[in-house]
Amino acid sequence: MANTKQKAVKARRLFTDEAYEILKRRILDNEWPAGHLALEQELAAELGMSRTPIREALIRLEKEGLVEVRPRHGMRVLGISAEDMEEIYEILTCLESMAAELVAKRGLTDQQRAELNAAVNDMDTALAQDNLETWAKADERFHKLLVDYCGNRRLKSLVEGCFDQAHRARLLTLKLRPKPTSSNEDHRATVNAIERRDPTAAREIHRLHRMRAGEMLVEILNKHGLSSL
Amino acid sequence: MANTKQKAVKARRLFTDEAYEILKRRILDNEWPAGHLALEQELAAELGMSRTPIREALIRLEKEGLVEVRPRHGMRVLGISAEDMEEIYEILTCLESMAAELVAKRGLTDQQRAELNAAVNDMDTALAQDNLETWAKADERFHKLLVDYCGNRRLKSLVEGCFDQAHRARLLTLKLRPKPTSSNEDHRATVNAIERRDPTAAREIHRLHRMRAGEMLVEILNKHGLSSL
DNA sequence: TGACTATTTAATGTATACATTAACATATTC
DNA sequence: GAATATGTTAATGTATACATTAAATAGTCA
Repeated sequence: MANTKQKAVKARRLFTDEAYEILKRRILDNEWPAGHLALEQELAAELGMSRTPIREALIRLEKEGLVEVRPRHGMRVLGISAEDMEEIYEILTCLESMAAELVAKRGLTDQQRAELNAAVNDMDTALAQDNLETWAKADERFHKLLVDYCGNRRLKSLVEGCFDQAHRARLLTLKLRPKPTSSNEDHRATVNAIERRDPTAAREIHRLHRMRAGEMLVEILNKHGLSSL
Repeated sequence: MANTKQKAVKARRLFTDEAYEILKRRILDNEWPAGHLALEQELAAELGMSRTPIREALIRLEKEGLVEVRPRHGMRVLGISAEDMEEIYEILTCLESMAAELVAKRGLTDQQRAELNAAVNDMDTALAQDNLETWAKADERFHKLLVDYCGNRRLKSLVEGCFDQAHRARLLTLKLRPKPTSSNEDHRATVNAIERRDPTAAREIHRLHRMRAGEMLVEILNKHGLSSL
């Protein structure tokens, strides 16, 4: 049997990676809400693998701040308190405004400019149609593009980590917040500053944008007593 | 091996944590330079434990960007290129200047002000005595205090992660860089801005300080062709 | 010789075994 | 009945076993 030709097996940490992806997905999609508990053995049985890859996946998720591994009670999905949100937005504020500055410094390719503008336009049309879900997706796309184009891979990865942590809280506050009209204007202004190669303006505009967004979200969380979601 | 009547054990991830600490120490202290290779089995034998805790420690170190786990060649200590240093300093620039802003906003306790000033004073005396080692330690202490006092634990942890990654490169460039006179002045100015509760000034002063420091280090690395150390 | 294949080696990813011990339940004492 | 002591359970941390497969080596034929 000609099995020596090309087996096409290349993945190495197949199960560990799979467990990591599945668990992360469940957390981000809110399938497992904050506080959800799960035992290593349960997970292993459910995912059809042994405890070893589960443990390794949990270590990674713990490092990302998504779960907490408690000595005898298994893993617990971490919640986001108003204070957590404040911390996260302070970090996003400075990292993303640095990203905006860097993008303005290095300039955009035509392709990149098109994508950025497309994201802002999508935000506008979504807002005009009162479609908050779509708006949120376009907004997230904009922020991701920004850190993508800044050229600093570490920064990108840190920002994405923050995004993941704040993701569920953002989803939940989406309906509670006022119409994000000014967000769209802010983003246009940022793109504008980037296009005219003004790093300082890009940084400052985006910094103020993120600061306001963060303060608003924290206020909402506090007002609704969403201490840990 | 480990069943020979050990002391009353109470910690839970004793070996994993121990392996993590030991390996991290070796990397930070440059006992293992960039590029150093080690096999899981070797490490297990050397540290007197099985491969399991070693693996778990390596996963953590990999997430911190200190090592790379390569499919068949064991773990490899990651080096820092000039580009890496640039990325790290861009991140430090914005995170730390945010920290300075936050500290200025919330103000210092007497104790905190004393500690910050002590760090700057130590930097001055070390510089007067041409003791770069001591200067570097005081400088690091200053930066650590800043993120410590800002009240944002996530920010603190991210900054410390950057510090760890850049640590060896900083050690090496310490003798190659010009006398860090302006660093001390910058720090005094930052403390000053914090003491008079001027968040914007604190942020901007510290931002420029970090930016310059980063640019200088990158230049040194490039000039000396230290592509990966 | 040199490219190409078969064979061996060894490091890994995963599964499983096992001793430990925190958490819970039950029993005991006053 | 409350508090403490004792026993039981079960989840974990670690060790070990094992199958897989990338890399190294030897072997084969042009």
